[in-house]
Amino acid sequence: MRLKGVYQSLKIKYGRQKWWPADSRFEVMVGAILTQNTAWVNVERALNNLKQANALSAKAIIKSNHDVLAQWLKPSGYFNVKAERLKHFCQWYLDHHSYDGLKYKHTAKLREMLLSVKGVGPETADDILLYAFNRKVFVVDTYTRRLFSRLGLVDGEIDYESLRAIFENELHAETVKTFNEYHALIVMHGKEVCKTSPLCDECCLQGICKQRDVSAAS
DNA sequence: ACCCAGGGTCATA
DNA sequence: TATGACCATGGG
Repeated sequence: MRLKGVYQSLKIKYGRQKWWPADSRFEVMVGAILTQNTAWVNVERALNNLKQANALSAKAIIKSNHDVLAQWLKPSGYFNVKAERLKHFCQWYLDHHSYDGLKYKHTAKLREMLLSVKGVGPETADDILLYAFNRKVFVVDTYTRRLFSRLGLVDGEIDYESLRAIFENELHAETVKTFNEYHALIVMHGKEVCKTSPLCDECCLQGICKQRDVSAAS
């Protein structure tokens, strides 16, 4: 395993990332739900709709009409599903007295609580833990699995928790800031390079990133 | 016209 | 437990 080395390569190539792009912790949480299987540019439109309607708060979302909320969310896709998910999340959030009511909970407990919210799965929970609560949790996404299976460092079919454990064990000595940057760099790399260059023949990891992953290159 | 994007839930076997 | 169907917009 050479996870730190990959991090260094990505950091040299792309520099410091500024994640999570948001004006508040709550906006991070909403964005984490809206970005499920959705391009970020579309999420920004939905977030802007909420801002313009003065509805980017848990209370406003809770009391908004479903169809109205869905209209605001429309650009981010799955708007009916996401309207429900946002309401579930906001209800949970208010029930636990918002950020100040949650910030002292242990990470494992907080993660368990987040996963109990309907519509919040592992990646969304970890986005929220890392980027809103500043916890040292490694966010695994499709880019992560694809890149590291291509690098020959993990099995492409590895499940979420196992892959997260690999990262967190190997990077246990690193800081929250590194976890923050690392995931952002993986996404940047996935969007800018590997997407258009499946065999990584132009990528910054050339020399490391050989085409060992046949399935992902087809 | 097709594929995919910073996933997750639910029904079925 | 493990697949498959489903959700839905916008950009390439």
